[in-house]
Amino acid sequence: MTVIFSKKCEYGMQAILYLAAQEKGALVSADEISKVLKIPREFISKILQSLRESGLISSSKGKSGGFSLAKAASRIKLIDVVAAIDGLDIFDNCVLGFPECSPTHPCPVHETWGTLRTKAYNMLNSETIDKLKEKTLRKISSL
Amino acid sequence: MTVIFSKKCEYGMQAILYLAAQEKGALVSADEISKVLKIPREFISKILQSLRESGLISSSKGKSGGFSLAKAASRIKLIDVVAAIDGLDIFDNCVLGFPECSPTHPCPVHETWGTLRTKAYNMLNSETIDKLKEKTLRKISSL
DNA sequence: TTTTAATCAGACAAAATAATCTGATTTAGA
DNA sequence: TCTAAATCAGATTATTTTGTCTGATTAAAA
Repeated sequence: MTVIFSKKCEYGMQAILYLAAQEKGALVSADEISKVLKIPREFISKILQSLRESGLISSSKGKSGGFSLAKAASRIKLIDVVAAIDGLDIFDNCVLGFPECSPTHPCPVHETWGTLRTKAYNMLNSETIDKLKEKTLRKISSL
Repeated sequence: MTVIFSKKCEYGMQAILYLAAQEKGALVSADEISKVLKIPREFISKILQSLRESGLISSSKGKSGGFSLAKAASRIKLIDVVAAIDGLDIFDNCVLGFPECSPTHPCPVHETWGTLRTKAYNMLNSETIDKLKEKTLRKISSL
């Protein structure tokens, strides 16, 4: 089981961090990403295509083609990837699965979870991916 | 998509909170739980069986049979249900899905997520379900 | 101009999760 | 004793998620 995001989303975040860690404007192939991040080739390929449709990355076809960020790394956050792939529902839904969990009809852990959820959101929304470049490079080099 | 736990686990937590909200020792049928909590009957039935195997609840067969907590509500926590159904892996695994995410090989959000994860664990581990009885009753009455 | 290496599109397959079905067993009460 | 209402066990089905395959298209470089 994944922690909170789908595999697609996890891999999407890894891939966009990888792109952000490259020389600016460099084209990276799905094959390279697959090998470095150890993600099934055809699977990451699909994910990259969907991130392109979402406008977060762009691609160029043909030999020596590949993917790169569609805008400056200083303008992309991890939450953008989550929004594009899994959507933001998990930041609304009840952690115990109760329907219509809200301030007026709270579940038994509503407040506690609410603050945690906000912090999780902030974690993904506060920093842009350029800020994570050094940490990303360090992590990648250990894979 | 579920927030962090599987449907089984969500339903299991709801059901055990429901049992804890009953008169002490009362027997509740799977059918009643299914109706009140709006969970498919055969599905919650299976989940209750697995919670019994885990020793959290006990059952009695035959007419007017049903389920009840296997021990005092003051000795059961939500984390027990998570451990029994989903397991505790999510409190170890990397939120970005990187392999071997650890203090020596941290992912770009390792520290931030680490503290959040601990708080999430505490949320489920700190209070016993008897403490949540009033809140549970209030929530149930709104379903 | 041909080959090669890449994205792209859509169908397909496999695995995991969620939910249902069938029928046996148990037990209280009419 | 019989019936009704419950758990129990195991198989089956459905849905979602994850992953693969096939072949078309594109464009750089030989």
